[in-house]
This record gives sequence, C-alpha cells and structure tokens, in this order.
Amino acid sequence: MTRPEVTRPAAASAAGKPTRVLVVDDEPQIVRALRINLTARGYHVLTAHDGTAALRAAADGKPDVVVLDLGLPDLDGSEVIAGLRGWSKVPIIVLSARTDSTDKVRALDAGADDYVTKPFGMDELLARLRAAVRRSATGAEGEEAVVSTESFTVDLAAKKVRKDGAEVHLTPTEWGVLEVLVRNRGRLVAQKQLLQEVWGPAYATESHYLRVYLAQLRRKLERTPADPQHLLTEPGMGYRFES
Amino acid sequence: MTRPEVTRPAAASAAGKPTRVLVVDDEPQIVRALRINLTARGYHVLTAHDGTAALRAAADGKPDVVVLDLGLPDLDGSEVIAGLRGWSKVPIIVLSARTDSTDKVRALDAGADDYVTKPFGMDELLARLRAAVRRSATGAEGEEAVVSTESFTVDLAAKKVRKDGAEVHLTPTEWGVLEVLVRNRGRLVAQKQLLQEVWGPAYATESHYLRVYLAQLRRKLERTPADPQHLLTEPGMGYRFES
DNA sequence: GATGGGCGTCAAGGGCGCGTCAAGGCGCAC
DNA sequence: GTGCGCCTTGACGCGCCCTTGACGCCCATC
Repeated sequence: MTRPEVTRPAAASAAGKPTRVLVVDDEPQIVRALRINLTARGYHVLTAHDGTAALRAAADGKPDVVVLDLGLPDLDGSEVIAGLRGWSKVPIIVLSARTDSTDKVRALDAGADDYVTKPFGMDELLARLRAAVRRSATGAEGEEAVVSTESFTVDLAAKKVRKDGAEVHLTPTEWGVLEVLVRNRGRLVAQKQLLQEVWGPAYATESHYLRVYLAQLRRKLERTPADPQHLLTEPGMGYRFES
Repeated sequence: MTRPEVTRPAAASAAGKPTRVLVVDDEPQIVRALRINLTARGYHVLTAHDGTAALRAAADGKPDVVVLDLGLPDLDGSEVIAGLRGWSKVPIIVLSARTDSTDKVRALDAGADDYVTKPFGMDELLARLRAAVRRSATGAEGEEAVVSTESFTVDLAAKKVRKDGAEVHLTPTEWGVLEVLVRNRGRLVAQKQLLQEVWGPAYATESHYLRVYLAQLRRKLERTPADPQHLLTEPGMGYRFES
C-alpha cells in the first residue's frame, strides 16, 4: 500500500501561521521593496532600521528568519550577528553592498547563514530565504507535533497514540486515516480526499472502508464510541477531527 | 544562559573525527584544487565526477556536506539533489558557472542549501562550507551519548554496547541499525528510512534484511528475544526503540 | 406510513508481512 | 590455502490485518 506523499509548492505558510521575517536595513527603499514582495507572498514582515532596534525586534517579534543589511548606522554588522547568536539560532541572511571576499568570510564565520550582495535579484533572495526557512523547519520539527483531546493524544512525529496514559496500538491503515484527519484538524475532509490519501487514487469511491475504519478508531480512542466527540461524521460529505 | 563563543578559526574537526566532504565535479582541476585546499584544512575529501557516482558515494561515504557542480555529464543537477534529498538531509552547496537567477532558484528550491557561482573565491566557499557544517552540527548535538534500558546500554559516541556489564560485540550492520533506532528513540522509524540510512537508497525495499537483523539484535540484547521490550515492531510501518 | 440511501456494526476468510532457522558466498586475516 | 566472520538469500509456518459481505438503524423524501 503506497501512501502518496503530498508535495505541495512551498508556500510562506504551511497551512499554519505565516512565516515571520525580520528585515533590517537603513535604506527605506530596500525595506519597502522587501516588505511589498514578502507580504505579497504571505510572509509576515517586521522591520528595523538600525542594529539596536534589530536586536530588540528579534527578541520581541520571534522572527523565523532575519534579513540583515551590514551597513547599519549604529552597530557593526558582526556585532548584530553576535548579539543574535548569543541566544538564538534563527537563520540570518546578510545583505551587503560589499563584494569583498573577506567581508563575506567574516559575516559567515560570525554566524550568518547566507550572504547576498547588492544589487540582488528578488527571486534569488526569496529562494535563499525559502531554503533557510526550510532548513530550520526540518530541524525543529518533531518537537511540538502532539495533538491532544480530553480523551486521547496523538504524536504525529513519533506515530504514537495514547489514551489515559497507555499506548494504543494502531494498524497502518488506522494510523493513515487518523493522521490525515489530525493534520486537517478542525476542517472537514471529504471522503474522496481521505480515501485517495490513504488508499491511493484508485480507491476514491470505496466509502465502505471509511465506515469500517472510523468505527475501529472510535472504538479504540473515543470514550463513548457510539457518541463520538472528536472523530465526527458529516453525513454525505466526509469526516472531521475536533480537539 | 550565554555560552561565550570563542571565535576561533573554525577547524574542520572539533577535536573529533574530521568533517567528511563529498566533492562532485567533472572538471579535474576544480576537484584537484578543492581537494588540496580542503585536505590542508583537515577535511576528509571524497570525490565523484558524475551524478551516478555522486549518489553512490553519498550512500557509501556518509559525507557531512556535499559540494555539487551542476554541469555534470550524466544527470541534471536537480536530479542529483532530488536523489540525495530523498533519503538524506546532508547540506548541499551547489557550484555552477551559470549566473542566471532562475538556475539558482531552481537548485535552491530543489533542496540545495547554498549556491556559489564560478569562478568562486576559495575563501568564500570555505566560509560557506563552515556555515553549512555548523548549522547541521548544532541541530544534531545535545543528545545523550549514552542511552540505557533495564537490559542494556548503548554508547553512541564510543560505539559500544553493554549488557549486564559485559560488552556485546555487534557487526557493522547490526550497529548501523541499532544506531538509527536509538538516535530516533521513542519515535517510529519507517522501514524505508531505516533501510536507506543503513544500506543506502538502492535498498529501500529489502525489508527482509530488517527482519533478519532485528532478530539478531533482539537475540543479543533483549532479555526475552521472543517478547522484545525495547526493539519493537510496528507491523506494516516500521520499528521503534523504547527505553 | 412506506421507501431508499447513507451510516454503523459485526464477523469471516484469505493474503501477506513478520519471525525464525539455515545454508551459501564473499572478503579478509593468518 | 584455509578458516572465520559477516552479509545475503531462501524456505516455511504463524498470526494479524485488510477486505468483503450481511444486516439493522436513522433520516429524508414522497
């Protein structure tokens, strides 16, 4: 049984909260151009015009990535990097007009993740930004992938389910159904979509499978399987997981 | 808690094993220049001159970082990136003579970590390489080097296993399987992932290997091999180590 | 009140994945 | 050459899990 990996085009938000970008530059037109481009692609943009404000904004705003110009009026670029790296591992992409190799080396060794020279292509900067965010996302994953209800908890990364503290064993298909519903928690999942994601595109009409497996999941997880509180049926449409 | 980072000229090895770099390029003079520079700085250098060899070398050599030229004779660059990303998170730094912005975007979105255009400054490449290695290292660090159960203990750093005080001898493959499971302790490891990380990407479907080796590990480590407490099977899905 | 579709429940059987044992083959050290 | 691990491969039995069918209930429609 092949479970088709959903490969969606990387968006600024993976169906969750938007990615937060801190843009640090003292040239208003650069900040403005970045803000427009990033906002249009669904990012949430914070800005700072000097190093002191940048450090404060990074602490307050918890950005997912920082775009940092090196030519700031108050602090040297490597001081800003060091100030961030003292307490945060947030990816830093350095912007600079200086093409000198020693500047690049110094910034990268100070803790920057990438270095882009001005003038830069917006496409390239956005691609490097996506790469930086992707990297830090894959590392931080698996920590907060736990979804809880008053009856049971689902750990998406560990593929574990607990009910009243005890581990509940699920078969691969049971897990497949539950995983799709939990990843779309709060939203209605159409029968066709559920069948295609778990069983494959050829099974889009085998709705009887869903009845059998939803019954099994309810029997294993719900407190009152006959009156489910979390694995809900939307008659004629599909199923929904509510926490 | 601030740890005053000593800004030392980052060495290729932090008093441990040398960092392994896989250099992929079909131009001998580039490979040669990189080999000389990297070896002089304490890196261990692997080389490949086409995409097929690169994928094989990556599976066999387990490099810590890959430097990949895009203009290879046999495979397209993004194919190589995709082939690596299918089973590995190793940092990839792309080298290319093409300065076109769309090439950069394509490579980065395919999964590359950085993009350097030829001709490149050796200092800059080395700094980007240090940055890539530093990033992937900070994520992997901080794990307990010794993991214990009531039956046996695993020392990940020393590659040693003890049961009731006595050292247990493991073959290389047995260790490979155990190491992947222990590093993902508590989490389910899919059969495919386990096979790819231990045997390489070409062995993703040889699930019979796993049955043989899990049986051997259980016979050597579990108190009751027929009823394992720590090396658990999740039928149809994979295996899990529980302490 | 009759009827049909959608849903939930239960049970049976058959396939397939898993564990187990063992033999062959290859590389490597002596 | 010879012996010894170690990896690979095959055969086989067992238990679990997916599939499928039958049946009753609820509810909307007529």
